[in-house]
This record gives sequence, C-alpha cells and structure tokens, in this order.
Amino acid sequence: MKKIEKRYFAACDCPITAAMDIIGGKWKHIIIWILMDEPKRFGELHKTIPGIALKVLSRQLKELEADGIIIREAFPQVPPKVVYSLSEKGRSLNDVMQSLASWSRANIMEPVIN
Amino acid sequence: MKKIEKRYFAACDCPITAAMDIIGGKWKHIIIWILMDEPKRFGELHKTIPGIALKVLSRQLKELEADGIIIREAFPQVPPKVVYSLSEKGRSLNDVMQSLASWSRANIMEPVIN
DNA sequence: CAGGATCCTAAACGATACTG
DNA sequence: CAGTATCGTTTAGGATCCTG
Repeated sequence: MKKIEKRYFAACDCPITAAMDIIGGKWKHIIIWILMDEPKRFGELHKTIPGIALKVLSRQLKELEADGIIIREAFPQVPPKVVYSLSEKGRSLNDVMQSLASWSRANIMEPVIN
Repeated sequence: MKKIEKRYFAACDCPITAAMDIIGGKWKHIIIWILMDEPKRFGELHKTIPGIALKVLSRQLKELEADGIIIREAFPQVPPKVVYSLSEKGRSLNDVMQSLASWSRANIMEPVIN
C-alpha cells in the first residue's frame, strides 16, 4: 500500500528510512508520544495536540493504523466513541522515542511558548 | 532563523519535535547517517545518495550546517573541493540514529531493491 | 462524537541548464 | 567540482462544511 510507494531508499544502505517513514512528518511522532502515555479518544487527541486539523489528525491516525503502530477501537454507541492505543509494534518504538526526546532536551534551547 | 518558524509544538509537552525538526524530511537522516561513517565531498554525497537532486542536496546541507549539525569546509583551489563532516553536535546524534536503525531493521520487511 | 468531503495553500521535491 | 538559477510537479498540511 502507501508505504511501498513511499520507500525510496532501500537502495542505499541507510536502514533508518523505514523508521523515519513511519514517525516522520509533522504530527506522527507527537501522536505516538501521546499514546505512549495512555490510550486516548479521537477528541482527546484533538484537544491534546493544539493546532492540528481534524482531517489531518484523522488521516495520520489511519496511516499509523495501516502501519500497524496503533489500534483503533470503535464502540458502537450513540454518540460514538473511538479509542486509539499503541499496538505491540507501536510500543516497541519506545526506545526510539526516548532517544529522540533525550537528544532534543539536551540540544534545544528554549521552546517557543505562546 | 528557519528553525524558529518551523517549531510549532513547543506548546504541547512533546520534546521530540526538536529532533524531528532536524533529522526529519526525506533526506536529512540519510545525509547524517552517511556522514556518521566519514566526511565526504559534495559529489561523493551526491553519488552515495541515489535519486537526490543537486539543488535539494545543496539546500539540505545548508540547513544542516545552519542547525550546527554538519561542518562545511571549502578548499580554495581549482577545481574546488568541499568537504562535509559532522560537528560535535552532529555526532551526538549517534545514539538516536542507532536507535532508529535498530528499530527499522527489526520491524521492516524486505527492502525494495531494484 | 467521530470523521468524511471538498477545496486550497505552502512548501518540499525534482530535472535541466548554466557558472565561477 | 560544487554548486546556483529557473521552472515545474507533488504532496503534506489546512479551513470549512457536512453527516451517521
């Protein structure tokens, strides 16, 4: 599916591209980071991530689900309730995320709070 | 400079964005990965990374230099010679890169060789 | 509440030609 | 050799409205 077309660099011996392909982009890593804490509903994610458009959040979630990183669980009730959580594979990204976080904290100056 | 405009998520408590901002994109992590091995000239990088356009490689290198990740050393001779290498800060990304690489190797199926 | 549909913008990416 | 200039393409990201 999607991933196949997007994986350009298997030719070079850079084994990082696969991971970057999954956590790359403007929001994916943030979503994963948040879900690493605990499962969340769609609306919660939307509120937790300031600035993300509904459609974008929706699509990112779908892509992460397609990549086997997160699990979407829909409860058939009115109003609807959908809970997103990390899969086993998603949770295996923890080391990567911690590594990224610790480098960020060590190397980045003051964040822009506003 | 550039980084400031591009850092959107300091508001959320996701400390990963800073690192993703630097190694994100389609090529940055590949360039860093290659330079992690040894310094390379512009043309070598171009040959080592199949598919990257000259203009794109050039701009990525400039951005990485601006972020303090790589060092550009130009030798004033004809024909010109320019060598790119990782700075101390760039080399400090090694843990992150190894972490990404090991996750990728563990989780990704067959790369598309062609 | 969770999101799909539609339309739009900005920016990333790319191919080719050219220059100091 | 190491790029820059120019132009074109692609796609991620976004605003708004609508629906089961």
